[in-house]
Amino acid sequence: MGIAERREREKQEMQDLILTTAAELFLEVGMEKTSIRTIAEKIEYSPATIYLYFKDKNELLYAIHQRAFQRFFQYFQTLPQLDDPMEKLQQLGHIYFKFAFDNPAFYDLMFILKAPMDSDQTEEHWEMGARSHDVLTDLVLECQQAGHFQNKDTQVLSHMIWATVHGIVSLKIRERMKMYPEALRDQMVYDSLEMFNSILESV
Amino acid sequence: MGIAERREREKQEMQDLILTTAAELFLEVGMEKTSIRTIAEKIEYSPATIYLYFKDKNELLYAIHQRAFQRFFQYFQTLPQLDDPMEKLQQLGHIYFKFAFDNPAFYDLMFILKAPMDSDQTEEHWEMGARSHDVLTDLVLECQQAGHFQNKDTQVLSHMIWATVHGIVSLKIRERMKMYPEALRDQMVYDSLEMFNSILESV
Amino acid sequence: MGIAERREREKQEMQDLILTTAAELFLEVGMEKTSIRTIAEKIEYSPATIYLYFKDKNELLYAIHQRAFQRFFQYFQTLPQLDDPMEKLQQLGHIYFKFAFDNPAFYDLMFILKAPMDSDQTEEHWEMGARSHDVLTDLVLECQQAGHFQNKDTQVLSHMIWATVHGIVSLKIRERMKMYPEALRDQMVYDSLEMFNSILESV
Amino acid sequence: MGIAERREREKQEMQDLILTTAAELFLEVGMEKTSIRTIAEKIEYSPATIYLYFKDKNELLYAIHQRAFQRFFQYFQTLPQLDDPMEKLQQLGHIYFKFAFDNPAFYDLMFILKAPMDSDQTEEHWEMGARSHDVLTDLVLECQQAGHFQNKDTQVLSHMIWATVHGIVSLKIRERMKMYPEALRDQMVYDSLEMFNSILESV
DNA sequence: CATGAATGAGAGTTCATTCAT
DNA sequence: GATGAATGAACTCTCATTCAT
Repeated sequence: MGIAERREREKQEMQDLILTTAAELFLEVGMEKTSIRTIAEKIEYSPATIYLYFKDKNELLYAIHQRAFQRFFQYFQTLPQLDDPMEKLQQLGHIYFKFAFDNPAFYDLMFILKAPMDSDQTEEHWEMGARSHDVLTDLVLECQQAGHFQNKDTQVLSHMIWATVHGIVSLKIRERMKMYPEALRDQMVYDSLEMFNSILESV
Repeated sequence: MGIAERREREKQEMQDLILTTAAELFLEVGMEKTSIRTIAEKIEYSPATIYLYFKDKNELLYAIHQRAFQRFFQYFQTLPQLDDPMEKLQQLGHIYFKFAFDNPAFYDLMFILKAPMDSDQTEEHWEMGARSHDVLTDLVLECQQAGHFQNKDTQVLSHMIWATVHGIVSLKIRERMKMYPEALRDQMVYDSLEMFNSILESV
Repeated sequence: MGIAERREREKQEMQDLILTTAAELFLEVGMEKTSIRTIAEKIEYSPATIYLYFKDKNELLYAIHQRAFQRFFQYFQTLPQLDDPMEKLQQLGHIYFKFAFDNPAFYDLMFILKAPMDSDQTEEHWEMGARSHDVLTDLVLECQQAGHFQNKDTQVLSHMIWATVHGIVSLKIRERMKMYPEALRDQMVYDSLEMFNSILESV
Repeated sequence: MGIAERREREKQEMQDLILTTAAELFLEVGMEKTSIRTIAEKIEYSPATIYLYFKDKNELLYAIHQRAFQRFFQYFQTLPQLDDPMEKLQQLGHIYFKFAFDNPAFYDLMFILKAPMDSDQTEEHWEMGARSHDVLTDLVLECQQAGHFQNKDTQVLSHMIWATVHGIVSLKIRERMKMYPEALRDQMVYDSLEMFNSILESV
């Protein structure tokens, strides 16, 4: 043992490198302009090399997807066990933010990009999307059971909360905040989230 | 009025036709798959003809952009003069929605797409973005002067409001609502907006 | 008129040029090594140009096929109306030879090459193959009715005759006559046919 | 006998395995689609391994060639010693057939394929071709000395005989018998040979 | 002995763009 | 004003081949 394991690890590292680079390019220049060639160039390998690690472009796309959701769930698991569901909800928002801004390329791919993928993969994609959405819905329900958000439809409220956080994130990621001075944008994003949280608190 | 004017008018009409067709195609098959060729085919002219009216693809994109913002402002102008600024704010939200779902291809281009354009054009783009954002900020300020949203930063609040509405719209447009039954999605979008409005009301 | 017609003619000529060149390359270097690129190079155009005249490689292949059979039938139509069916049979052999050696690339494609084509096209191909084979069978039958080839199955005999002529042609075209001095090969091919004819005569 | 010999034997066995596998693939999927990779996969070795036993694809092809001719001669050696040269000639035809249909991939490579090989190898190829052709010529000469085929050029006649048998075989192998019902084709091939034999008999 | 990793060259194909007519 | 013809550059993907290990 040793050799086989090292090889396996190296292979994983290379796949990782390709995946990450691809995701970065998606974010930088957009998905359409990200080609196998440009990925290869950026990692300074030949295009053919990529095919040693991924069968075709579709499989690469799929792997990025999986990887992205995987990491997304890892972030979610850091949600602390708190007694107050409202506090938990706000923590969830912060975790969501953290994931998004730590991994903007992944976020983009998961929640913004029009994914050109095979149906099988899209389906799995949506299962994961639904699963993460359930976490939110469950939490909102908890809040309601604790007396908050009375007389509000759980689904609609959950969706609205998600939409708000997603809206803040995606305006930032897709660079629609140029009407604010650059120095202020980051802070603004967090302030927006805080303000939304404080509003929710008061409902 | 003579020949020159007629020519000018005809030229405008042709540009119009191209622009509209391009926008339709963006919506139908997506931006990446809309090529000069496909536009040309749809209007039953040769690809070369398009170059008589637009210098290159970039300029065409830019023109669509302008057109999109132009229409956006037209929608805004339908905002009725109401005494209650809060009611006006909510109306603004509905108008925003109406524009977005009447013209999803335009909305996508304006607020979601990673703009594949030259810097000059992007600047003008942002001037228009800022201008429309000002409408919102002014309105929020009015609300505050009328006693609402006390102790809240106008900029941050405006941004948060925009983000929420944009979030709802873009989750729909970019098809991230598959966790809800298709039949419910449209309604959900409007319910979300309503819920957000009612929450704002109570702040 | 005039312009449109000239254009049409020019288009036909270009298609012709591509077709002929492709067929030549098939013969020279084999079908597998004939690429759109090599064809383009030989006619000194860019590869993209070929796609102006043929949708894809398959369509090009198909067109060559059609063209080849078309010409094949043209040769057949030069078969003179003779009273003696045996003489006609021998003439047919000569015409077949003439076609093959006038158009070796076409012959190769039609009767030797393993055609990598869509099924629709292959079917049509075989209909034409069958049609030309019928000409032979009919003629053999005539001969039999005139008293020749008694007690022989028409089908089998026809097939055998075809096989012989095809064998002579294909050994030549596929260069399997290197055991004979080059200077003699051409003559040998014709002598073989003559000898076969004379043998048939005596049956 | 020691280590060196065992190594040599093992090397031969491996070469054998590669050769046989390649030939199988030629037959199964055709020559163009048989790549070093597909061969490697089938024998469950890496592509690089093949290069330990053959310098390059060309050399591998050459080896298959040699092997094919070798086997061809083995078939020829089963030709029984008969007194009647005419009977021997007919037996030769049957042996040729047997070889062809037992080993269609080999036959194809030897007598149909446009050989993608270096000149040195092609030369040797033709020496073997000539050698086998001599067997036929000698036999035809014997027949003539026994009173058959009077007043016929030995070379031409031999060539014509070969061409006929080759024609029958290659129409079958290259699938140009689709005008006959599939069930009949095999029989037809043999009937054709028989008819040719019987005609020769009567000359 | 065997191979995993890597690649240059080349396959078919599409697209934005130009230009002579 | 309109376009047919042409192309360079880019795309995804495969293959024979090399080389360090």
